[in-house]
Amino acid sequence: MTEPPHQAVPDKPTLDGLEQRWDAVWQAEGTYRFDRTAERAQVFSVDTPPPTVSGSLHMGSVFGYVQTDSLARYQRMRGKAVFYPMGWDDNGLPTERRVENHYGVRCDPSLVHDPAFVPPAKPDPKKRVSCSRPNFVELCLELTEQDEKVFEDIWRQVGLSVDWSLTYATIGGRARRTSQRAFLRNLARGEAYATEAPTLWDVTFQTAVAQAELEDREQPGAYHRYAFRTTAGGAPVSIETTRPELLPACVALVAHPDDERYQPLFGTTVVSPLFGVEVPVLAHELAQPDKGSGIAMVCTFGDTTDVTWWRELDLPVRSILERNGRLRAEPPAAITSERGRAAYAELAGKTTKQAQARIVELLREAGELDAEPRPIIHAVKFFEKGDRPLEVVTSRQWYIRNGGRDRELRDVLLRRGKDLDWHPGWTQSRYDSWVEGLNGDWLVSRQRFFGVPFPLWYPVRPDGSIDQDAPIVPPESSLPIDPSSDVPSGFSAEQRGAPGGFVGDPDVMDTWATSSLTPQIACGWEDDPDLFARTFPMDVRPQGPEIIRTWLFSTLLRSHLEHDRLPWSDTSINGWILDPDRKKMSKSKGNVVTPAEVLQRHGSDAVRYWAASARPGTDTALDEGQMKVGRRLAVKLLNASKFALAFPEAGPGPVTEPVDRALLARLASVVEEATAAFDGYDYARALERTEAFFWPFCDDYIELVKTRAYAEGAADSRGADSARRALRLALSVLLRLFAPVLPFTTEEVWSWWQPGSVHAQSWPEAAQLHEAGGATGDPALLMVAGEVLGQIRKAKSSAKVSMRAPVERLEVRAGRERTTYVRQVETDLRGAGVVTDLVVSEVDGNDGVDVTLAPTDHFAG
RNA sequence: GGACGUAUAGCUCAGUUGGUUAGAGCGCACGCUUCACACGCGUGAGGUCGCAGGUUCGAGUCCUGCUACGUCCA
Repeated sequence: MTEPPHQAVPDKPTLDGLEQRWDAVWQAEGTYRFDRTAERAQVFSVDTPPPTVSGSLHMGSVFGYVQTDSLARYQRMRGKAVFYPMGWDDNGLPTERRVENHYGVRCDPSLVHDPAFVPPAKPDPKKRVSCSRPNFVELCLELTEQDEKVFEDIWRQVGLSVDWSLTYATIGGRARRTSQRAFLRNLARGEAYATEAPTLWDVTFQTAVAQAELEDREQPGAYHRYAFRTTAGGAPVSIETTRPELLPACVALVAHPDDERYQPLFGTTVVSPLFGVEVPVLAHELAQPDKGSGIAMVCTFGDTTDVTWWRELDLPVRSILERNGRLRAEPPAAITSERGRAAYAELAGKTTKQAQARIVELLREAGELDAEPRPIIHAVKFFEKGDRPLEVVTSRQWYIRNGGRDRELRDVLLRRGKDLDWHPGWTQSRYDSWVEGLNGDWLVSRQRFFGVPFPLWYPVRPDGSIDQDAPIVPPESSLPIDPSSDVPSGFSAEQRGAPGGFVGDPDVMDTWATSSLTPQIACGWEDDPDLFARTFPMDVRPQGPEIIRTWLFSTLLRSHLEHDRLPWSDTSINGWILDPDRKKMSKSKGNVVTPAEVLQRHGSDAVRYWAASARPGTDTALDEGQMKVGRRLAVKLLNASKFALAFPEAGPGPVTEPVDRALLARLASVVEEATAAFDGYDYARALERTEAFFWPFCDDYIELVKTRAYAEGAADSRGADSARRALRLALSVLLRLFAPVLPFTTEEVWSWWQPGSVHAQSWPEAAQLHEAGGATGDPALLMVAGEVLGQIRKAKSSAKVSMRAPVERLEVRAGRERTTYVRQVETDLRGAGVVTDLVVSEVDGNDGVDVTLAPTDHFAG
C-alpha cells in the first residue's frame, strides 16, 4: 500500500479506450494466467464452449460467455486458480460451406494434391473450381486461422478473462490426437462399431447425419390414395401416402393391432398396384388409425418409422433410392411382372420429386388413383443445416453406443445426469427427455472432408476386395494420423489400394465426436497427466440450451465411457437471445445484430451489464436500452469514485459516525447476498443486489456526508475522517463487487489509488466491514435519513427551486425510534438539505415531515 | 400427444421459506447549471400481478384446471 498509485484521478473520467488499454495490461501482466502449481481443490476449471469459427460471432455467444466470465472472475477473486481455456470449433461442415463460398471451390476427393493450386481470383458460386481434398483442407485451415484471430480480438474486447495461452482448435493436432485416441479406445472396448444399416442421409451434402442433428420442418405435401388388391378376396385396401414414388419399394402394409377395420386382413397378403408385388398385411402399434386411411404402406425406406417397422417386423429390403437422391436404374428383384418392370423403367434415374410426378400420372392413367392428391402440411425430417428433406439409405457407418439401443446404459446416463448440478435446475429435463427418446446408437462417421479422420486402414484382399471387418489400427503413440496419406506399419506406400495391400478409411468423424472431448482436449488427457490431474473433472460446463442433446450429452457419454465419471460437477445453461420483437435471432430472419457494432456503440462493460442482468437460463431480448443503463452505471461508478477519492486519505482509525456505520452494516449484508448468489451461479442476482446498494449510496449517502467529508467549519476532523474512511472502504468493496461484471471500469478506478489489478484482489467479506465499524451500524438509520432527505427534495421540487435552495425550517415528527435516528444524522441532514432550523419532535402517531423553504427573490418580484 | 419454461406498469424485467400500501430501469410529464457526475440530478403519474377455481387469518407467491407465447421431446 506504500506504492504510489498508477495514475492520478483524472479531471474528467471517461470509459472511452478502457478496453484496449486494460486488455493490453492484462495480457502483459499475465493477470489471467493459470497457476499450474495449484492443486485440484484450489482450481476452478471451465469447459468453455468452442465457438464455431465460421463467419462472425453471434450476440448469443457474447451473452452466454460474459455470464460465464463473470462467474470465473468471481471464483478467481475467491482465491481459485481459474483454468479458463478457449477453443475454436473449426472442423466440420460449417467451415466447409464457408470455404466453398469464400474461395469458390469444391472438394473432389478423387483428385490428387496439387501444390500449385490457387483458388479462383473471383469466386463464382455457380462455377466452383474443383480441388483435391488436401488442397481443400489447406484452404479450410487458412480461413479458420483468419477467423480465429477476429474472434479472439472480439473476446478480448469483451474482456473475457481467458488464459489466451491455452487455446486449442478442434481440427488442431491435440484435438485430432485426443479424438482418435478416444475412438480407438471405444473400438477396443466394443463401444464403437461399424455396421451396414439404414441411415439418415442428406442428399445435398452427401453424408449420413445423426439423430441429434435432425429437425422437423412443416412442409407442404399431399396424400395420394390408391388401393392394393387382396389375394384372399374381398374389397381392395386403400392406403394414403405422401410418398407414392416409393411404391416399388413397398414391403408391407401395417395397421394398428386394435383397428377393427383391418383385423381380418392381418396375416393375409395384398398386391401392389402397377408393380404387382405381393406384400403382407401386418399389425404394429406405431400405425396411426386416425392418419389417412389408418393403414400405412411400409417402404424401404421412406422415413424412420419405416426403419422401425422393417426391423421389428423382420421385413425384406427393396431399396430404390441412390445416395444422390435418384431412383436406381434397376428395379428391385421382387418386381417380376412385365408391366411392373415397365412401370419402374419410367421412374428409374429420376429424382424423388420427378418420380412422384410420374408415378401419379401412371396411376391415374391405369385408373388406380382413388382420388386426386389431397394437399396437407406435415412434419418432415431435415438435417438441421440442410435444405432438402432427408432420405433413408442403407450404408456402412461407424457408431458409438450411447444407450439408444440399450436400456441399461440409458439408465446409467440418466443417473449421471441427476448427479450433475444444473443451473438452473429445470434445464435438466431437456437432458432427460433427450436420453429417454434416443432410438439408436450415435452415428459418428461423415462422408465429408474437413474433419478428424478415422484412424483406421483396411486390408485389401488378393481379389481386390476390402476386408472391412478387420481394420488395421495404429498404435496410440503414432496419433494423430491421416489414413489417406499415412501408411500402416508393415506396409509400404505403393501398396495403397493394391491387392494384398491396404486402404484408408475414407470418412471423417462427426464434429461432435471431437467436440464431445473438449474436457480431455483442454485438460491434456494422456498428453499432460500433471495438468489433467489438476483440472479434470472440470468444475463447470456453460452452454446454450439447444446443444444439450448434442454437446452436453455426448461429452457426458464420452467421459462416462472413458473415465467412468462426470466430466464436470456443474453445468450452467444460458437462455436464448431474442431480437427486440422477441423473435429468435437468426441469420435467415435477417435480424442479427453483430457483437462488433454493439460493442462499438455502447462499450464493453455496458454490453456485459446487459448480459449479466439476465437471469440464468432465461430467454432475453437484445435490449440496447439495458446497455445504456449499464453504461450509465459505469460512468456513475467513475464519478462516484472520483468523489470518494477527492479527499485526503484519513489514515488508520475507526469509522465513528452512526450513519457511516449504518452504511457499512448495509454493505456487509450486500456482500453476503452477492456472495451467496455467485456461489449459486446466479451472477444476475449478485449484480442486482450490488446495484441496488450502489444507487442509494450515490443519491443519499454521498449527499448526506458530503458536507461533513469536506470538513467545512468543523471543529475537529473526527466526523470528516469517519466519512472519508467509510467512503474509501465502501468504494473498495463496491469495486470488487462490480469487478466480475464491469472489469474495465473497476480496473480503471482501482488503478487510480491502488496497486495491482482489482481482478487479482480477494473477494470482499462482510467481516472486514463489521470490523471497520459496521458491526454496530443500523441500516434502518440510513433508510430513515433517506426518507427525510426525500421529503426535503420533494418540497423543493414542488416549489420548482434548486436542490441547493435553503430550507428555513425542517420539522420531523415521529415515534421514538425514528426521532432517535434523525437526531443521529442531524448534522448531515442540515448539510445535505441546506437546512437552517431542524426540529425533531417525538410524537405518538401523526408522523410527518414539514419543510418550510426560505423566501426567495424568485417570488419577491 | 408428452415435458419444460414464461405470463407483474406503455416497454424490458425484479419480487428469496406465503405476511403491511407490489418494486426498478427505460419511456412519459413537470422541474433543477447542486462545488463526483448534463453520458447528470430531483419529483410525479402509471398496475383488477394471463383467466377461473381452491387451500389459508392472509396468495403476485402454494394447489388444480384453462388460455397465450417460446422451447424441447415423440
